[in-house]
Amino acid sequence: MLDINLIVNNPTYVHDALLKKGFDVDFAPLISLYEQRKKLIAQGDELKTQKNKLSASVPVVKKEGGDVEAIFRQVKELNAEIQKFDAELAKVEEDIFAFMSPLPNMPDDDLLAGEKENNKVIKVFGEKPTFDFAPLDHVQLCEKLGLVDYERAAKVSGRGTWFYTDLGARLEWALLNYFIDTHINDGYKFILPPHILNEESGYTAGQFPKFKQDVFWLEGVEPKKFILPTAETALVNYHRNEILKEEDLPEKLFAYTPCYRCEAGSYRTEERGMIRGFQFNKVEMFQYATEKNSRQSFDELVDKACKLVENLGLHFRLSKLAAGDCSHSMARTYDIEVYIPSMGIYKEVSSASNANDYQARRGNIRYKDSQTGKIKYCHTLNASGLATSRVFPALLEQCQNADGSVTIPHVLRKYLGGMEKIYPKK
RNA sequence: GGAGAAGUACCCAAGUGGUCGAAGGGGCUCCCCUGCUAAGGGAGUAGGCUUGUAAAAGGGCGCGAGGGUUCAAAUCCCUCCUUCUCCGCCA
Repeated sequence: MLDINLIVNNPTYVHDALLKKGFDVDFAPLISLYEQRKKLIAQGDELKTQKNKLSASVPVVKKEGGDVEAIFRQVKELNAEIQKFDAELAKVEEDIFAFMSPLPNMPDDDLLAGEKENNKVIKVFGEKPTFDFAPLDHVQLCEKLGLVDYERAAKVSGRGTWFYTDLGARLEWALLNYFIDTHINDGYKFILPPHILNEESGYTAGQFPKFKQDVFWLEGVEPKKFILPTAETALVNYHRNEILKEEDLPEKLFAYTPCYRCEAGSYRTEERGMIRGFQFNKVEMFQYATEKNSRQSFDELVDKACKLVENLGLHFRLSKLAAGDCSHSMARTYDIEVYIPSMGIYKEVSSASNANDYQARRGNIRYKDSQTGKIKYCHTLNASGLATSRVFPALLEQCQNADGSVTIPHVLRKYLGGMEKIYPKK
């Protein structure tokens, strides 16, 4: 949620910022609603003051034997009027909410306008692997090494899903453990959140209303619940409606969850295998920060995500996204994309973002400034660290050998009983 | 799924229609005494929103959430959420 005061006081600034994301918003109706709201509150409060004073005088008047009935009548009349103001106010606030809630976050000032074409690669690690043999793609490798079973998953579940089998499951688990241990070492608090969330949580994350169609809803459950599309949704709601202490910030968390997404109609043949599925595993980093230190938190998250891929020895690039390519709720997003040789393209394995106070406003997440004692909105940040569904194929493809085996990165070997290579099954 | 009970400020807890923003503890802060990892005495300390100022000052909201009754609700009624106890279910 944007700051309505900022919009009212500086509509041009906000307009131009949102334009960088491709939103051309006319704020005139909102400003007029805001003025109406202010007026209605002032008028309503004045009536309530009168009412409260009259009501409070009742016991005194009673004791003195005065005319209590006259007061009752007066208050009743006031109540009728107050009700009118309150109803009108409720309507205006509803309109304000309807106007505000679909608006995306404003991009940071230094971001370029526009979409993907204006993304800027700011770092490249390693280089494209070259093969002196005909390399296989990850679907073939999974098949030959017996790591993943798509066919049976289609039988048991449907398209867009898979079984990790045997060494495949162990490799997946090794990746997750490698991520988890790294974050624990870095002082992040490990969280295993619920996977079934209420609607309010989706709203706070800024994923609703935009992505309501893209998550799985539980049928027949009231109040409505959905299955989380990313651990971020749970983590950003962890402190919803709370006031934190400044000295506890930044608070650094991470969580492991599968991520469940409908991704309706987005399946393409290019995205075979596990590049895109209804369910994938992800370890998510998250920070609650202050305005002062959120930029530092952001850099830390980006750095941590990069290191995870670097230490796997995988070729990747880091891009600073243009405003229009940043997530809806985010003021700033950097993507880490790992190279998939069979596709000849880079695929996202981590997206690091700073929401500034956008999510905090939606979820009413604040902190008390230790100097002034004032209550301020937190800044919230998240970064995948990492999603395995693209790391796994990239690893197989980038680390494959002429004999059909795949070399296991050093950092994973301790989770696989010291195994150095996975060989094709006989 | 059924039957009960409960949700009050940082924590415990009193309060069943009217000067209740809410007794009393604990905690925390400061002072005194004592003097050294004890104890005692005194004082202070309670939300959030909004209007607004240099600072002030004021008003509205507030006792799980949302409705309702009433001139007046922490207190009565309804719905929901959460927690606890008992029963049932449990791949």
